[in-house]
Amino acid sequence: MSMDFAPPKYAQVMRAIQERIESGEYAPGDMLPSETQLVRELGVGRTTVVRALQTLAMQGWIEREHGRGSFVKGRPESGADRVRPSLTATEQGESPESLVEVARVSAPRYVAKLLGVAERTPVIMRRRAAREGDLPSAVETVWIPLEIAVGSDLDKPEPLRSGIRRHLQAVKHLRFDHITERVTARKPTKDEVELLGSSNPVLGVLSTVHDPAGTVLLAMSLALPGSLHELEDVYKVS
Amino acid sequence: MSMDFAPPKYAQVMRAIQERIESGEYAPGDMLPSETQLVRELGVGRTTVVRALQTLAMQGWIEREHGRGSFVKGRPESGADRVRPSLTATEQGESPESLVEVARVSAPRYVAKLLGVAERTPVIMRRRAAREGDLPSAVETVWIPLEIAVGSDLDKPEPLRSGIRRHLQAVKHLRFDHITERVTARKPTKDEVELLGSSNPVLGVLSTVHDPAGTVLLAMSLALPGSLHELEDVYKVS
DNA sequence: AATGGCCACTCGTCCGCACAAGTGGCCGAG
DNA sequence: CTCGGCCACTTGTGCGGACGAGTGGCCATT
Repeated sequence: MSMDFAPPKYAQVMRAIQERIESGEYAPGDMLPSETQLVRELGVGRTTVVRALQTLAMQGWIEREHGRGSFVKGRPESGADRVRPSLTATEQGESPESLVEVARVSAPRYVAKLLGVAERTPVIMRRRAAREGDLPSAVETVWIPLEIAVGSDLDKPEPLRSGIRRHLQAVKHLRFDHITERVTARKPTKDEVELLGSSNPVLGVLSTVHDPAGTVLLAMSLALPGSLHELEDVYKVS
Repeated sequence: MSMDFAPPKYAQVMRAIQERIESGEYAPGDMLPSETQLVRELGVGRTTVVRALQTLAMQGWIEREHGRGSFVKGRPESGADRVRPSLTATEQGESPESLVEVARVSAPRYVAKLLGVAERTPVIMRRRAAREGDLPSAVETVWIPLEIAVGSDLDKPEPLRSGIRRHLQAVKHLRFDHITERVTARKPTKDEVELLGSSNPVLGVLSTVHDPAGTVLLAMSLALPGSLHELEDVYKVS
C-alpha cells in the first residue's frame, strides 16, 4: 500500500517548463515548443498542456501570442519581495534592552484618528528601539486600544519575546488580515532623536493593523532613519 | 456584414456570476449553483463553466472546496491602489514653466550604477519641477542613456507635452514593462532646495524603468517634500 | 519586382465524456 | 442508540476531437 501522491499532470508540465526556463535551456525571448509538440514529447493531452501554459502565462512566466507561439519571459517577479516595515515590526520580538517604555496614555489626535476613537481616549502605548548591531536603527511605537489590550499582558512592561502578532494570536485569538501604511519623510521628534542619536531625516511610517472584518487592532508609528533604510519595490507597468 | 465581437463564453459566464455577486443575489458565504446546474442554466459545456469558476477563484471572487461546492467571497481587493510615484512621473506631461533643465552630462556614480554603465558615460538629463497650484511640489530628474535618447528629441529642451512614457512609445517604439523603486528619507540637495523653496526633509525616490527584456531604459531621481507627500499602501498579511 | 492568394502552422475556445476523490446524509446491522 | 457502509452529490483532473482565427512563408500571377 503506497501512500505516494503524484501532483496533477498539468502541474508536472508546469514544473518541467519552469525548470527548463530556470536552467537556461529556454532563454527569455525563446519560443517554446508548440502545444502539439509538447503533447507528443510529454505524452499528455492537449487540454493538459494548454492548461499548464495558460497558468504559466497568468503567472507571468511566459507570454502567448495567438498564431505565433508561446515565448519565454523568465521567472516572474513576485512583488512580494517588497519591504513591509510595519509587518516586520509586529513580528519582531522585544528584548529587555530594546523595550523603552510601556504606558497607559491618552491618545494624541493622530493616533485617535488612526484607531477611530475619540481624542484623549486612554490607550496602551509600547515603544521599542530596534538595534542593528550596536547602533539604534529604528523607533517603533505601537498603540493598542484598551478593548484589545485587556487581558493580554500588553499593558505590562514585560518584553514580548515572540512579537505582538504571535502574542495577540495566541492569547486573544486575534488574526491579522491586512495592514495600511502611509510613508512620508520628516524630522525625528525629540524623543526619537534621543533614541536614535541623530537628527537626520527619517522615514515616518504610520500604519494600522486590521482583522478580517476591517476592525482596527493596532496603530503604529515608525521612525526609520533615512541613512539606514530603503524601502524597495518593483511593480509592473500596465 | 456585422462587425460585432462576442466575448468568449467563459468570460460571459464570469461576468454573469460577478454581476450576481455585486447585485447581492449571491451574498458572501453563499454557495454557488453547482457546475452541472450552471451548465444547464447557461447552456454551455462544463469545460466552460469550470474555466470561468477557476478563473474567478484565482482572482479571489469565490472559493472552491472539493466535494462541497463553490462559495462567494465578494469583490476582490485589488491592492493596486498603491501610490507609484515613479510611474506617475513618467506619465505626466512637461510644461514650459515646469521644465527646468535639459543637458548632456557625464553620469554621476549613482546614476551610472542605476543605468548599468561606466561612471562618467555621457547621458541626457532632464529635470522638472512639478507644481501643485502655485507651490513647487516635487523635483523629478530623469537620466536617459544616449542609445535610448538618440533620435527621440529627448535631448532637446522642448517640453514633452505627453510625458516621457508616451513619447518613447510613440517615437522609438519602446515599451515600459516594470519599474524598480527605492525610497528613503534625506535632506534635499542644494538644487532641490532652490526649486522647492524649503530645506525640509524629502522622500528620495531612486528608480529604474525596464523594458520587457529587463533592459534599463531610464533612471529617475525624485525629491518629494515630506510635508506634501504620503505614499500609501495596503497589503494582506499572509 | 510587386502583389495577392493559398496553405501550413500557431494558439483560442468549446464540447462531451470519463473517472478520481472529497463530503455529507440516509439507513440498516449490530 | 451507535457505527459503518452505501450512495448521491460535489469539485478535480484528464482525454480526444472539433472549429475558429492570427501569422508568415511560398508561389503563381500580374
